[in-house]
Amino acid sequence: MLTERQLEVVFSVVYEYIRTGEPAGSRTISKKYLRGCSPATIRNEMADLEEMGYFYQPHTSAGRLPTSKAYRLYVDAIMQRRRTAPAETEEWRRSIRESRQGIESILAYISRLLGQATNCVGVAALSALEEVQIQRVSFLRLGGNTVLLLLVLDGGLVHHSNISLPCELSQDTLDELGRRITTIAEGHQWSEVRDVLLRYVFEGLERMWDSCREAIVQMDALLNRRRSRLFVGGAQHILSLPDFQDIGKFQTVLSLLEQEHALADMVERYSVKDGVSVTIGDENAEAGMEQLSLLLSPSSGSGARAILGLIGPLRMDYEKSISILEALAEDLDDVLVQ
Amino acid sequence: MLTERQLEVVFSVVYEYIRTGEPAGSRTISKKYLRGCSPATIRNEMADLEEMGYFYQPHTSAGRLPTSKAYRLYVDAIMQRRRTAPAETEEWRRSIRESRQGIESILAYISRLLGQATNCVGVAALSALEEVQIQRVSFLRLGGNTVLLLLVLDGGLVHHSNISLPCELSQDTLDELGRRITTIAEGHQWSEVRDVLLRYVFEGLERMWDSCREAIVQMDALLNRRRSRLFVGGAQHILSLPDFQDIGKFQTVLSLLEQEHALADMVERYSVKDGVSVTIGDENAEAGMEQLSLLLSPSSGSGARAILGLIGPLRMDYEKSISILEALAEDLDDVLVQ
DNA sequence: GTTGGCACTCGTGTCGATAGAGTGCTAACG
DNA sequence: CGTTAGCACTCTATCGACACGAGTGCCAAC
Repeated sequence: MLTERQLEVVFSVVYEYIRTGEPAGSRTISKKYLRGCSPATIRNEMADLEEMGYFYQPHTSAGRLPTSKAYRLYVDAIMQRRRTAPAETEEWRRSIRESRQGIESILAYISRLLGQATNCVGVAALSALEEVQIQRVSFLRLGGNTVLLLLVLDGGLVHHSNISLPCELSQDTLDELGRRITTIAEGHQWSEVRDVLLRYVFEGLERMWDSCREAIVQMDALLNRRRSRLFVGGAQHILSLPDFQDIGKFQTVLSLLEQEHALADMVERYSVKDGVSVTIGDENAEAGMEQLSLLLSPSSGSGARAILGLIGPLRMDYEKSISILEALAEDLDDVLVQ
Repeated sequence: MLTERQLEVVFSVVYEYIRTGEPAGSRTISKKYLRGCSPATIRNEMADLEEMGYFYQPHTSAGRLPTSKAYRLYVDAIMQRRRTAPAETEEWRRSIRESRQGIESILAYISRLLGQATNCVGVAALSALEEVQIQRVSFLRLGGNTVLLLLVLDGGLVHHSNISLPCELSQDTLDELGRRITTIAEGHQWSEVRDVLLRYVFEGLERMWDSCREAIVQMDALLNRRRSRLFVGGAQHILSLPDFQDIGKFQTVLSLLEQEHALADMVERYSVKDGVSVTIGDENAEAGMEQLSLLLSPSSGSGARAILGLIGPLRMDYEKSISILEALAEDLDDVLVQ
């Protein structure tokens, strides 16, 4: 267990490093944060804390840098405290409401806002579509066996996908199929009606059983897939951070962001039911995330489930980032509830 | 007018610089490209050509670098020649066909392919929607005056947008409105039927005249807007080029790519009716493009009009880039025609 | 337990010398 | 008159030497 003063030293080093980006030396800490102690005292504490795994030195004659263990301590302390909402909250809320063009463009917009406000990469994931109420289902013949499946979900969320059916159906048949599915599914979640649909929809359409079944299966695939729809925004802002002046580090981030599927999986995996979750550096098992932190906050609004997140350097301003993320998640809740 | 030898010198310098990224000196040119002439002769030619604006020197004791004027000469010569299609063409065509999930995801995919194959930034724009045949129009009540406008165009292209109508309409009325518009517009281009719609659709719906009119106006806005839908892909690849090792240069490119609207406008503005257009450095009036080249190729397939493009450094491998762009534009044609 | 002093380490920035690449100019050559 | 060889000149990049400063670890004194 750490003493009170040791805690203060850890917090000071983390805070100082986050502020300046430079390794923190004993002199600085003594002068700025712990006036009661001389640099020598701090040096002793630092040596102990380094042994305990809270700090490391890039080279012998440099100050100390925090390890993930130190960041963890720091972040946990922040999470205890009450945070003040950022001043721009109202402005954001207004601009989100104004830009309301369906949830997808809202999420794209919020991911950009997140990136811009924090100088991190903003992400927004939309998932658990099978829990969203269905409003309408249509099929449109595109030619041959190819059919456009058009799904309108609660809140104006539109999904569409080209599907192939085992045999060619006329547009009239497809309309009939769409009407029947809509009648049954309207106002319900997909998970509630999937099995019903598979059993009852097709009275009078027995000849097309195979095709109808295939259509339902494809809908299921569309709605039920693990993959969330992912929006990434504001990647350019992290270039202004000194941490990414090195082109190699930035490239790591970029190639991470390119792998949309892996990223979406990670977002799903590391988010918690409610409240902000912070995953620091090597706490994250994902390759490439060793030097990055991941902040996630689910949006608990009705309708679609969304997760907002931030990806940034270990030494991001956690306090600011967390409160911005919280504020925007709340804004999103409001918009989703309508 | 340039002599035969002067042309050769210009081509050699451009080619050598594209190959190595280093300023080309008289010795190198004499030894590699113009064995018949001594370095001294080349020096004389180079001095003349510099005066004519084809070269410049970063400093007195360095070799020559090509100006846009020299690149232009080089590219024009390439465009004359017959180009061989890249070996991967068949593979690309297959993977595009396999990934067919509507034109938008195809374009996103192609933009990534472009970036990957050329180490430039790939772009793909979708425009001139008003020339695409309409397949179906639906309206869905989302609550209050807000209505989801759903437009299915030829080729499975889906567009949707939340619109606000002056007064609240029932879903039945909206269905009726959608049906009428679909009947008239189906199989026609929007530009052909817009005026007809504004005049005739509303018999029997006179009470809702204002709302119907507004709906049409909003459709018009959606289809007729100048803005193309733009896909940018593979931006991370240019980081592997020596030209963008400098973080500042890369940031220029990134901030350019962020301005989607300006970029879309530029793509529209600089593309030509058919064939590849090459805009080199300061030939492009757009701010930030001084050190970049823009290659564009329209896709002439029926249905939606698409433009594929590449943004890369001045010293990109024009020959390879042009043939890759041509090949992928052709692949896209095939897919669009179906 | 805390502190001041001191020797030691290591990275950074500066200076000067050097090597190398490339030019421009001039004079000679065919 | 065009071409070429030779030569002096310029500019950059690189390398080693060196001083400087920040920071540590350790020890002895308080």
